[in-house]
Amino acid sequence: MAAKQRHCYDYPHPAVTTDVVLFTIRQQTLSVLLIQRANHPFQGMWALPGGFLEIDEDLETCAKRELMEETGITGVYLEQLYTFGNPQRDPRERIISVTYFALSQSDSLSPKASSDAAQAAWFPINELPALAFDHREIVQLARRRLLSKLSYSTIVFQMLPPQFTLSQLQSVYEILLNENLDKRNFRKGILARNIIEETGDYTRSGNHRPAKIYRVVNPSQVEIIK
Amino acid sequence: MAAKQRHCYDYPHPAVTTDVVLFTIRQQTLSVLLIQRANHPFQGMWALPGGFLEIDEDLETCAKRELMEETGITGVYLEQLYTFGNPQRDPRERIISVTYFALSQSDSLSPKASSDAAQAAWFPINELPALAFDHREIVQLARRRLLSKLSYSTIVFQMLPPQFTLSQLQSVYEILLNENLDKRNFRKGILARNIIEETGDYTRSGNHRPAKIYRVVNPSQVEIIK
DNA sequence: TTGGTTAGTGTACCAAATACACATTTTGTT
DNA sequence: AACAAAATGTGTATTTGGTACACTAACCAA
Repeated sequence: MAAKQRHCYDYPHPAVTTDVVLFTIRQQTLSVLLIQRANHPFQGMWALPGGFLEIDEDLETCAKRELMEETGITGVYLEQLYTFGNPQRDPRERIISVTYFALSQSDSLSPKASSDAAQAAWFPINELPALAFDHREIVQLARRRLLSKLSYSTIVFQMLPPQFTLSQLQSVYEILLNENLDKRNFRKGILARNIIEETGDYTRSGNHRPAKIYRVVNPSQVEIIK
Repeated sequence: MAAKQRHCYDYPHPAVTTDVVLFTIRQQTLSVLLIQRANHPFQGMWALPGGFLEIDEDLETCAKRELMEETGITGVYLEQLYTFGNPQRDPRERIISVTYFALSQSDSLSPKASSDAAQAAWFPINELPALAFDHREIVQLARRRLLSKLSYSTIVFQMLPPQFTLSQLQSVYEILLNENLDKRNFRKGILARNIIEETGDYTRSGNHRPAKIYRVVNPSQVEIIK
């Protein structure tokens, strides 16, 4: 951390970081990935994964790299959320943070600790610990964005495996919306959108009737923004 | 421009700028405010108003200040659009640009030139000149955002004077959506939203029936984001 | 074979959006 | 004074989308 201050400019430059709000559903609860900070400031406190932008690195690449370095997680689709730049948001120096949000399947990720982060863990969105910096505000904004995108995007499928049943899909919606949905209307609505199709297979688990297995018609569209 | 390079850091820092896409409707056409660059790079080329963030300045304050300095325009409501950070987007150094978009009333603004900008002028969105940097991409993103916010926000009233007729309002919608709307359905729809009310006054112009004058019920809500 | 558990299905009702045409009020002209 | 020109203002029927609502089907275990 004690470099030689070789990087000089005519005018003062802020630092730029990226931070990632990664959501998943665990135990029927919307949860967020946090890391425990290994360094000052806010050492020991929980925070969003993220870190400083390298000078030749794309913003999104930075977000993915920091996520990988701090939690071991890769392969999630990131979407830019907002850029926070309050002059007092970091006690060290002026920092502009470009934030991203992402969704992941619940069982595909077991976050691990690393050098920059003492540990990484999932927290239910309604049981967040005190967060470093303005990260609570960032999480809340991400949550609002997630909810508002539910109705007109296909991001929800990022929280599901490639093959799923309608009951699983409905469960995700119910958890995110925090309300119960009617099964018949839900099925009618989701099928009318023509974004999923039957695989022809059935689940073979549990002491009950097997469920049809569905998949997304065009998986590449799952990432479409806006 | 030849300062003493007194601002030094352990690690390289990108520069941060803000850019503003300001829309208005002029001569029945959606138009964008551009400035002609007075300095290198892209000297003489048209670009979005914007400039470097000062070290203790809020991002939005920076955007407003640059808009004022380069075009003389004040008092518009800015909304953050997106942050662009491609490592090659500026030939001078690594620059992160936090972009904003805004709407204004057509007749309230006569942009003027200033030191940083040779001149400022409105351009119809479909007749843009070649733009500096990645500014064309920024404009297109802003346009998409504007259109998608039309249906669920009240931003459209930022393009109108405080008092207006339903015909004026419908005309703005028709220009933005680029399609003709049914007068009866438009009125029914807009009145059902309970965001505008009659003032009780009538226009007194033209050789035709006077029109009722309306206003926004709660002007402070016109700026609401989402 | 019976009970438990989850999957799967249709119709009636209500609300919102759409399609569509003519009378009203003013100004200016004859 | 009557009329033409121009833009304002208004209602109904239809279609579409969303909502409310209850029972049968398939499998497993006892």
